[in-house]
Amino acid sequence: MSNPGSCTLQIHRASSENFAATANFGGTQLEQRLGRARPDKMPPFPPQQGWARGTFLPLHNPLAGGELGPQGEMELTWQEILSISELQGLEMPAESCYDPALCSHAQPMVPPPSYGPCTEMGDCSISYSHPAPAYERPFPETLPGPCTVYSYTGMLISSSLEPPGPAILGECKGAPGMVLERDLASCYGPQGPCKPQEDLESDSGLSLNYSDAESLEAEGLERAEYAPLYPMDHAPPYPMLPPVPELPCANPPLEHSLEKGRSPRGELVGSRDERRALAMNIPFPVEKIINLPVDDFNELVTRFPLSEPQLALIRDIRRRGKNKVAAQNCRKRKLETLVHLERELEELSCERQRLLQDRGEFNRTLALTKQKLGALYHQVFCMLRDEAGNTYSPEEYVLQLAADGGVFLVPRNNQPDNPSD
DNA sequence: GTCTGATGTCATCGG
DNA sequence: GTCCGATGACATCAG
Repeated sequence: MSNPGSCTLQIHRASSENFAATANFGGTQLEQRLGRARPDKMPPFPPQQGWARGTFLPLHNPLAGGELGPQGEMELTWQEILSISELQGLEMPAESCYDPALCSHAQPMVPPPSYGPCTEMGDCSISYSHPAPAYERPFPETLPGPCTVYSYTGMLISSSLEPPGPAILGECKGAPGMVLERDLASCYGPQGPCKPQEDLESDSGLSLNYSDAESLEAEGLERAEYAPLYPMDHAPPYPMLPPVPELPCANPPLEHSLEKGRSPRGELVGSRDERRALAMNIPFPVEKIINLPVDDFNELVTRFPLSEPQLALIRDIRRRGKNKVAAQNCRKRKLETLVHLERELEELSCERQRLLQDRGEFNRTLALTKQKLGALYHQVFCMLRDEAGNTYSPEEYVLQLAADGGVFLVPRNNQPDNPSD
């Protein structure tokens, strides 16, 4: 007889192991994923945008002793502005903001040759401290309220997440960061930022790919001509935290923080949604937006006076985050189902082989038993004699086994229908 | 350049 | 009708 235990089950583990290594679940992995910056994985810009492509220029932090060149500042500014500009569902004009003339609500612009530090930055606790860049860049003449407003967002981001603001800014809370945040804020009017026409992806009005800041980082696009196009005259509608004091920055140059989406300490910069939330001044972390239960989430949302664009972004972030986890779980289940079915197939195949072997064994045993029974039958039949000592004819008589074990010789024409009776 | 796996996202469906 | 999870389909990217 075959041994079922000898059947080797060949379980296809490759896919499941691979999955286990790649499909992460739970908050930690989700955070890792959310925090993963993939600047080199973003799709290229649509050619119609006509953005000049340049090389990725090193960025330097002036407070760290380096020099934040114009390109470096542009990188910073663009990184955030594009994460803003990709937001959809914002009540913004459909025209592309790449044409300054289309941003009619923008504050008067300083002519390009006058590009330099914002003149109103002097009112801010954090000032634009490095020298004016040598290149030209239009900048709004008038600025909104205190720039401390724009320092708040980074403070609000959960401590459990990467602090996007400082990370993006090379963890320097000094002038470059403030300039960036002011630039970001300047991108919003009451209807939100001007938005490229190409950004029409999310069903709730969020752009997903083209203008992602990570792709900009990766491709080193020149951004200065777009960054200052948004007006800078509206503060977020919710209370702001005190301004972030200007601190000397002893961190590595920003080029390190932007390269490969990592901070100078090698930490992952916030995810795209985190940067969106940062740019939109969402006063709570993406982690909470995604992971909070419905009731807690609703309570959290109602706790802050959020604008419609902010609510749309929050709902989109939550939906995408939930769906991301759901997709991961779905794929995990699919792989587990596949592995289970493969294992079941192997087991059933082995069972079939075992049953076939059993059947062969049984057939051989049956044939042997029949052969032995026939021989025994013939032997017994031949030993029987009638009163005259003659043998019985096999054509006329048969031997039958009674229920009590007795053997009877009966004529064939007297055989009962059921021999066992 | 092509192929493949991983991943994110969207659309859709069903509970 | 709305919400939300599940899942197929698609796009993108990396190796």
